[in-house]
Amino acid sequence: MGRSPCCDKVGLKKGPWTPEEDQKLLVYIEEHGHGSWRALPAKAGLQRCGKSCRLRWTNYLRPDIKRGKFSLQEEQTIIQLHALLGNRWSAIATHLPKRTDNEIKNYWNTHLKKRLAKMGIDPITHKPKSDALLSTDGQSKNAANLSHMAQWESARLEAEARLVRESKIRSHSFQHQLNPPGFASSASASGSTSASAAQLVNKTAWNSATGWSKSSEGNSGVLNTALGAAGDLESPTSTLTFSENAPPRNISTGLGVGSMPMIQFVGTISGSSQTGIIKEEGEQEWKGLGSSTNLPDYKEGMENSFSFTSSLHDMAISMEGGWTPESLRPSSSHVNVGNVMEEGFTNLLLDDSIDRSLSDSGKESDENSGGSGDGSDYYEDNKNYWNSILNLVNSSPSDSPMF
DNA sequence: AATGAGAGCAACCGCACCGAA
DNA sequence: ATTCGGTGCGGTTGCTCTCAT
Repeated sequence: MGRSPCCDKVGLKKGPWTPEEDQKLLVYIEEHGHGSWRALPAKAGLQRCGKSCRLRWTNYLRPDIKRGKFSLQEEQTIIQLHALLGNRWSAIATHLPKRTDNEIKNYWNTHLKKRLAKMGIDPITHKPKSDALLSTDGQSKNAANLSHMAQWESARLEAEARLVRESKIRSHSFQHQLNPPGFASSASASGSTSASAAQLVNKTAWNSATGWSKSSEGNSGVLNTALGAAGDLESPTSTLTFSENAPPRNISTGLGVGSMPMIQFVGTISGSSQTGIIKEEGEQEWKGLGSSTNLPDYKEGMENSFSFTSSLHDMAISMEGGWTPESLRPSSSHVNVGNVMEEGFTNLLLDDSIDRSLSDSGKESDENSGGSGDGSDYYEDNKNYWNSILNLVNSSPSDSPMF
């Protein structure tokens, strides 16, 4: 009954990997590829379980992973995606290039989760703990809507996540074609909905880029928004349909059938090495365009540049298309989400700098803090930081076209 | 200076699940 | 329908670091 163990545990080594083992694994995979993980240890001369080899490779040895301190943007992304997806680390990792799901999970458990808890925010629901006691009709409805839509997006992202990696190669070449310097937005879909969506995305991305440029003076993020006709980036999840009680949602509404908006942030990580693991020292810096249009191939692109598709921002567009029933969409939703997205993101970044500089207890001079942490309003600033996140998430279902 | 407790962190393990054969 | 290889995730372990005593 059940599966046979992945390998014979007897005589196999456990525990930390030695440099020699790492070297063996690296050399073997570089020469032969991993092939069957089960058969790999014997072929590579390792006294390890195949799974252990796989984990070691995927979480540590793989050349296209980055280690070290998480950036502001990465923290934001983790928090926001966690609010939507929960502990779906692989899906979250899809949006954090070069970070492994395991690393994100660890970072969440050791840092972000505790910070949320400290602020009296439930790290699971991302709501203030006191809110759990509130259950007015409206709030229940919102909660239900959020849950429902989060589930939908979760499913969508899960499916999308699988394709992102595969499409990265294509997206790099696609981006090469679409990517003139500076902001470029090409919305193939017609209609005001799409237009406003594109504007929203641009605004959102602008604030994100602003956040980055804040942490790397003189550097600018580059946004490429590709809507509609991005055939290669087409997400098959566009064709998902609701089941059970889920309200019918035509994801193609206003977006063009079978198309998903994709946003790509492109930059480079200063100090990144050509090969091997990128170990950051202190805060990473996001540089501008640089190599964004100069990606000879996938491998080099992964090593030298930063590029990802943001489904969180996807949501900003796709959700606008037609979440029904109409009662979920106040008329002022566009304005609201704009404010939330713009002010929210900006404030998050600002407040996070304060948060960081103080949470680090001055142990290191975080250039991002800009000496802003006078400490007098630390608690309130900190609270604003998380409240902004909560607003962003909690206001989404009924107050914004994000959902 | 020595030491012990607690926190932080990296990595592994077990289990469940999925898709392909 | 079953088996197998691979993946994702929660939980756990053990080492290192920090800080108070």
